[in-house]
Amino acid sequence: MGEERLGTEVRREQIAEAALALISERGLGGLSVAAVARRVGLVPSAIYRHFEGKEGVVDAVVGLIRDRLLRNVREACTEADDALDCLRRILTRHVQLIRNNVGVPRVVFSEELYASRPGRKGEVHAVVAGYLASVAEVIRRGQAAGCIRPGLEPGTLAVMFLGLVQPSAILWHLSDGQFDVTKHTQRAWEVFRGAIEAPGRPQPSQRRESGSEGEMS
Amino acid sequence: MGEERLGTEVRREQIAEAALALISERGLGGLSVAAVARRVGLVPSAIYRHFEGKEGVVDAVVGLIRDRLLRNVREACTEADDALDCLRRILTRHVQLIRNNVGVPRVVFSEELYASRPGRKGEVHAVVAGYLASVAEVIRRGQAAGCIRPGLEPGTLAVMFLGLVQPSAILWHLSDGQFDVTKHTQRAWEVFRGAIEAPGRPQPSQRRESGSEGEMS
DNA sequence: ATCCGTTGTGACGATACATTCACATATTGG
DNA sequence: CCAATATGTGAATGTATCGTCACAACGGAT
Repeated sequence: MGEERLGTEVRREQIAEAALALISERGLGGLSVAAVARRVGLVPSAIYRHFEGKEGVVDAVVGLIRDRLLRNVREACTEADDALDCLRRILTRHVQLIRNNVGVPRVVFSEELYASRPGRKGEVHAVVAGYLASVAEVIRRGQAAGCIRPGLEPGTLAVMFLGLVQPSAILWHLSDGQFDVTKHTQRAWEVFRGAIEAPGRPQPSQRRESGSEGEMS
Repeated sequence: MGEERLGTEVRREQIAEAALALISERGLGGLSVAAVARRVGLVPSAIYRHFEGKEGVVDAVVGLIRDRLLRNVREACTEADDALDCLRRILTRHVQLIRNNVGVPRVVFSEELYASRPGRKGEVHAVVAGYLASVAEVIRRGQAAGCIRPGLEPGTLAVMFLGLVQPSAILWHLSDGQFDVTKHTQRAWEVFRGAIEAPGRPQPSQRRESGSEGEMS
């Protein structure tokens, strides 16, 4: 059809992204080499020029997810010095990521992807653990700087932080976009911040550009 | 094989439970009528004596999930008067439910189940919304009783409450049971409680049997 | 210009699965 | 006891999908 010849590196990226998009739109069951091929404008057998097979494609999807998750944290951290500000930015990005790719939680929760290739579960676990470790590191930094209450396990807070996004994602997905993720995230963040912010000490750094600063009813 | 003749009501229950268990163990892709049949000790075609087809089985699974979720809230609420105590109990039960049935979040997040039968998404949404409404009602009750801070949207808190469980479930699942869900839930609950508990007023009801009461490092 | 590796195509086989049907056997009511 | 119904079985059909293979066309290196 298109028969537009491209390098295998480009194709591999296209294929991985197409696969993640398909998982997001139709679920894991909608991920077939045929569907992936159609989405990239190829014929099914052409996929095997760039990947060993379906498993290889899935591996690439996992890699894609890892890259995007970690990029979020990295970029958010370079944008802000204050730990709380940094967390806030990670949160926003994370919500955006999940909104655009419901496939991410689906891959993480999946078992069929793990059953077909042992070891993959460990890889995904490492991805999530790495993400949590980064968040925990930000929190630790905040505690050292005095803007986050000490005496709270950074690991626990990191997991809770993750929990700020997940249910929103579910509701947004189930309600076909009706649920206002942005508004909920703002409110939930305020509550969470209230729980972890160091008391008394209105943190030394400037609070610019934060948006909703007041209480919300 | 077994050829043990049973009433269709019993079979329907057995089949629904087998299906949910299969989803929990092998993912949605592992849900085939053949697998379900094998697990109940039947031959594939026998399933059609009790259900219209695979879709019917999935419907029964959704019903099963709804029943179990709502039963949790109902039972927890009859066990405690204090709203916070009640929430605590719902949390514990919910964690237990997810631990025993990873299939629950998987069904909720799935899209393939929704694509195959339009309307199912709405049903699942209603289930989750109903669950959240129940939790929000408990929170509202707590606010009226003065043990939960007013000025916090009950709906927001209910969604956050759901977020206390979800990431734990993921980690527990990914780590093959290494992650200590119970411990994390306790700690997360303490943080959450600190965020929503009415200040100053050490709530009127007695705080018996609560476990870790003090700070945690 | 030509040769060879790379990328893409179409046909094909193998496997798994959902569903149907004809048949067998247990249970129950008359 | 007998018929009717409910439940279970095994074979068979149709479809979707993964993967392979032989062949074609494009592109760069010699």
